[in-house]
Amino acid sequence: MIRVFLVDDHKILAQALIDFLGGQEDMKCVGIVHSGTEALEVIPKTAVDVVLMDIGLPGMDGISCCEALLKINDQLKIIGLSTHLETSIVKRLFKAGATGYVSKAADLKELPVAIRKIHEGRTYLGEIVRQNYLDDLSGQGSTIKVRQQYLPKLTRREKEVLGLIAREMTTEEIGQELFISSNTVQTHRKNLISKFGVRNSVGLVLKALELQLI
Amino acid sequence: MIRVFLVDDHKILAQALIDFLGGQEDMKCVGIVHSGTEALEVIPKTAVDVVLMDIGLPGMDGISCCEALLKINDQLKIIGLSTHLETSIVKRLFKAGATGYVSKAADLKELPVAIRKIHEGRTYLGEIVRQNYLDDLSGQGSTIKVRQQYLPKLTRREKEVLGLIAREMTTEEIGQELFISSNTVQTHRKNLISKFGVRNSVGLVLKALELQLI
DNA sequence: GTCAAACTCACTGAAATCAGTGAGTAACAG
DNA sequence: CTGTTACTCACTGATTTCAGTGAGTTTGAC
Repeated sequence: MIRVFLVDDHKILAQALIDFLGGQEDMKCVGIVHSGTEALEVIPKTAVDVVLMDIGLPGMDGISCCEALLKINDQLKIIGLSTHLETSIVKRLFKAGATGYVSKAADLKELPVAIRKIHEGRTYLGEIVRQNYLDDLSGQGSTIKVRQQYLPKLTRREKEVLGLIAREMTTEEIGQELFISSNTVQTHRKNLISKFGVRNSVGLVLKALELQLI
Repeated sequence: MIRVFLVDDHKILAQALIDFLGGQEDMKCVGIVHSGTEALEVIPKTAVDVVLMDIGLPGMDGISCCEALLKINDQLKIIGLSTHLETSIVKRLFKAGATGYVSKAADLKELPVAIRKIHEGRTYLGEIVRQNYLDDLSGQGSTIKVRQQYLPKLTRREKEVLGLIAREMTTEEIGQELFISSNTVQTHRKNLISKFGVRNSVGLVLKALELQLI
């Protein structure tokens, strides 16, 4: 069950989204606020997987809010919503750490697809891909650099182990640090290597850097 | 457990740092003084791993203090703290023998990261990297020459091997790539580990990143 | 030509990693 | 209650890395 949180000042649309999400079997709306400041207050206290964030919020804008939220909890997945498609804004959005974007003009069916993809740690771009592609053709060089593009989900323990590996610690030392058997650390290491599709600890470190764990 | 010693005249900030460090499992604050002269008196008598040193101290400034401390005990690791980022000061700081720098404006989360890195004999620059980068862009030529100073010189072959290690290749594969025996690659790897003072290939990769070899 | 540095290679032995498999427990949602 | 996910642990065996030592060759500078 994916826990979705909504940040949108258009209360009517917001209500519609809640209803719509309620119709999806594998997700539910666990909360809603109507401004960025409220979001910063409520979301950190709530168990949330994915945040749907209107970019065109009054007061604090969605992008700043996005940054602030990720500073508090970098595990949060954020999808930006906006009325119109503007590549410059979307670029800023991704730079702020969001991993998905859906236009309000898009078909409502897109939304659950996007939410599921983001929740799996992937990204969702929707129409932007095409737009971006066109920009590239026109020589603008405005490719969107998406954070955590193909990086799989890691568990809490895996992240801890990964962080310690990246600090040049041996399996034995990590075990002592985390108060678990070195065998267990081995397992986590193996799973990490497998999840990332890398060949050894060196590859893991490079991934840790991508994930900004170190 | 990393033993941290604090030298800072801003008592409020100092107290905040103590509290914060107390929250870290692998480090503790073993002492604090509010001036350079006190530092020179107390630190040599105390078992300390890392010193957090405010550069803008009244009386004896942090940089002189840094030099003096290292003269007494060259095993000491020192991180400079300052309110504002001035490349000239940071340059002097590193010249005095400090191995890390953290801006007070930086996120508090940076600090434990810096402390751990320094404690492991590595260096920490934090925001300076970016600042340095910006300087480069503006063509000022005021780049900080930390790298050459604290990263040993590598031979052509060593750099090649390092680069390939950072691409997840095994010793055997590297040998094939460079048309040399794996034994030779072993030797290069060993020399690299020794030159950098790191513990394993993971450390090498981190150094390779510092050197911007990858 | 001499000297130093870099590059090359080999051997040993210990330590760590990598790969595969199996399996028990705890927490949690449906 | 049941199924899933995360976490835990163990055992085996192969491969790789790490550490120390020694030594021959090439290259380039003085």
